[in-house]
Amino acid sequence: MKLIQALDDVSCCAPLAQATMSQAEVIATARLFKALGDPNRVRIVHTLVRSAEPVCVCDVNDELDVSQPTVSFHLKKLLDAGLLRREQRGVWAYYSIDPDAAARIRDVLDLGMPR
Amino acid sequence: MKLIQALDDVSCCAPLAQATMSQAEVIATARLFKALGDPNRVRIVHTLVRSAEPVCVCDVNDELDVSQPTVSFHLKKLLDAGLLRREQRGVWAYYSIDPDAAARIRDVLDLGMPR
DNA sequence: CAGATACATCGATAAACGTCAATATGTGGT
DNA sequence: ACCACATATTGACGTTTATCGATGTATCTG
Repeated sequence: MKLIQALDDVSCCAPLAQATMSQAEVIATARLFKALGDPNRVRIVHTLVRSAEPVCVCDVNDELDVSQPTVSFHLKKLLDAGLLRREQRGVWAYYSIDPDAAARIRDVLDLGMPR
Repeated sequence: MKLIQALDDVSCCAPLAQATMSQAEVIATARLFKALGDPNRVRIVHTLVRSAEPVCVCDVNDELDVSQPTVSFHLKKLLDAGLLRREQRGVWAYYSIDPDAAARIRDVLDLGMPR
């Protein structure tokens, strides 16, 4: 016991508590954050959150100062991350925030930063 | 008036409400999320959050299954993003969550996803 | 069916990223 | 002053990312 104590004294610190997040959770969390880690995508999400109705791509296009293919690229990223829903109406595609997205992000945060 | 109405009818949707986030806010938000958009960095933040005391690099090193320079690289990223604090104690460097970081992330989320 | 329009996909390109081995820097002990 | 050790920085590398122009796909209209 004393010996162990002595070892602790010369080491930098006590051993850490075991992690409470599985590696799968860690990876999923990082994927979520990564999807939001681009200014254009933050703008898209912010726009969609503030709209009661689904928003058509042409409007997102107007707001983003990048080419139409690039907008498509970002929408797909967010869609793949499970943050958006897509809905076709005639020629137009409408995107909206996935109803659970806000809750999922909050859960992730609560996991990472309790209280 | 009627003419404008007619134009609206053939277009895909009504014009969007104006954005409430400045471009600077959007960029800052994206930088925050980007800093968290990597599994190793999620693990680091999670570890630090769960520790009452600052954690020394050697312990982070043990937890991450990547080389020591890579750990240093990730710590620097988080530090630059303003999420971590660094403290030197003799030979060892101790990292901890920046006290405001959790609040900053929450603010960002509330901006993006009210309620 | 032909043309116009909205959106997605592809191919290319330049920049950023994550990683490691090697090296540098800084600190404490002898 | 020297050595051992903890951490940071550098240089090189393959991979991923954001972007665009060109092209493809699907839908409505005439």
